[in-house]
Amino acid sequence: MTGPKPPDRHHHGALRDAVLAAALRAAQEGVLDGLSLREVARDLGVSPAAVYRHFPDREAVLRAVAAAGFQRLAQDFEAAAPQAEAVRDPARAVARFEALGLAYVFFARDHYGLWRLMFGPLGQGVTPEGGVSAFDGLVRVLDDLAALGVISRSDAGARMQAWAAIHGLSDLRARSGADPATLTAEARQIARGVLRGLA
Amino acid sequence: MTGPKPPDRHHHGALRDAVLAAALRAAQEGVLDGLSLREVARDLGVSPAAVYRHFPDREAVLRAVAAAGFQRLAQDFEAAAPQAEAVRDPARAVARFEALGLAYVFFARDHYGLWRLMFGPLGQGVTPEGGVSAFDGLVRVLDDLAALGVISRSDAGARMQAWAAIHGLSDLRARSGADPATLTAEARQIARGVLRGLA
DNA sequence: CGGTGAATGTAAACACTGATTACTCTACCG
DNA sequence: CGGTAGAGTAATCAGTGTTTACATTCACCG
Repeated sequence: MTGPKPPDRHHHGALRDAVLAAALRAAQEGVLDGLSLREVARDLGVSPAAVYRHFPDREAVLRAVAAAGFQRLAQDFEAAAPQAEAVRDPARAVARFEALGLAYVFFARDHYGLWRLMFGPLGQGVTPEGGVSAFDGLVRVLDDLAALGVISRSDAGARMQAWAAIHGLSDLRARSGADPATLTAEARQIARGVLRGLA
Repeated sequence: MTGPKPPDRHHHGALRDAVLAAALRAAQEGVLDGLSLREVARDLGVSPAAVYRHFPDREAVLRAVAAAGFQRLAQDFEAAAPQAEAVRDPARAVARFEALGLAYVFFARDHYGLWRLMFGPLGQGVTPEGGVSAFDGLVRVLDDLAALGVISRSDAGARMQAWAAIHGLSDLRARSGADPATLTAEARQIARGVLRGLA
């Protein structure tokens, strides 16, 4: 019912979302925080100042992009290890843990700029608005592993141990051009090492 | 023999080092890559273009700063676990490993911007010009641990496992304001977990 | 000494950027 | 209808990286 939209309307109508989408697109590549609001505005066919109707400043845009990134990561996690799935045997639980690790590493690889933004200073205090967070996925899998006796505990320390290991691998190895096969092998090895350390 | 230097000489004399020092000082705080060459030039009482006599562009300055950062990290490593020291008993070897981890985490905490620069896109391919690198320190300690039977192997995979874990902790927790006590405890726990995983 | 060339600095400009201000247009509600 | 609030614009400011043409100083050699 919106009818045909002439492309030269004064009101863009959904500038906020459009800016976010464009910034996200830019952040996926190596643009990192070199993002230019003016360039975004140009791409959207809008004046530079228009952006400031929807965001107080550049940092706010980046924070919103980081938040969107966390939502995407949570989606990837859910796809890799659906939380609704019932886990019966230890082998399956281990496989889910590895799947989470792989999802994490490849998220970093495939959206390097975005990922770096998320865990940079601007990503601090940014939580995905609603819905399940990626961290919950990790907690769930570790709880399963503990319940099945694969690891001995599933407390904050255990989570940190698992998270730090795979996060470190991501930061060290998962820059944009990384070879997928090598990355997969290394991530699997790290995941197994973590579980052994927590046994 | 240099005699008194009038402060208004045309030639600064050591601009390259001065720029590097100023940029390093800036990077130690949260300035990160928000570093402004013009501001550095202003602080040094020199024209903006003068910097370009010594560096082709801003990125080159940042790369040089990152390289200096790696040298500092190597120094911290050497201080934490001198490579010349003979290691006899396993407990001492483990302590050295933990000391390395703590040095790493606190380097990240105390020079957050610099550390982030070092492991960002610009730090790629940057190696400390001469002398021992920080990575060598890790290799040495892991070799000792393997020789003493504390861990089962000291290959590339083992190094990655150790490095990734402590690096991940640093990136996740070691931002500027982090509480030293908590950080110490977490780093120790991570280090122990890694050794258990490599046993 | 004196001069010459290379190294090192300066001033001025260009093309950008983030951000603010005053203005205009448009949609919509009573 | 009319007016008001939201959403866009044009113009502008301050600051940035970088380049160009020019000036100064240093080191060295006859």
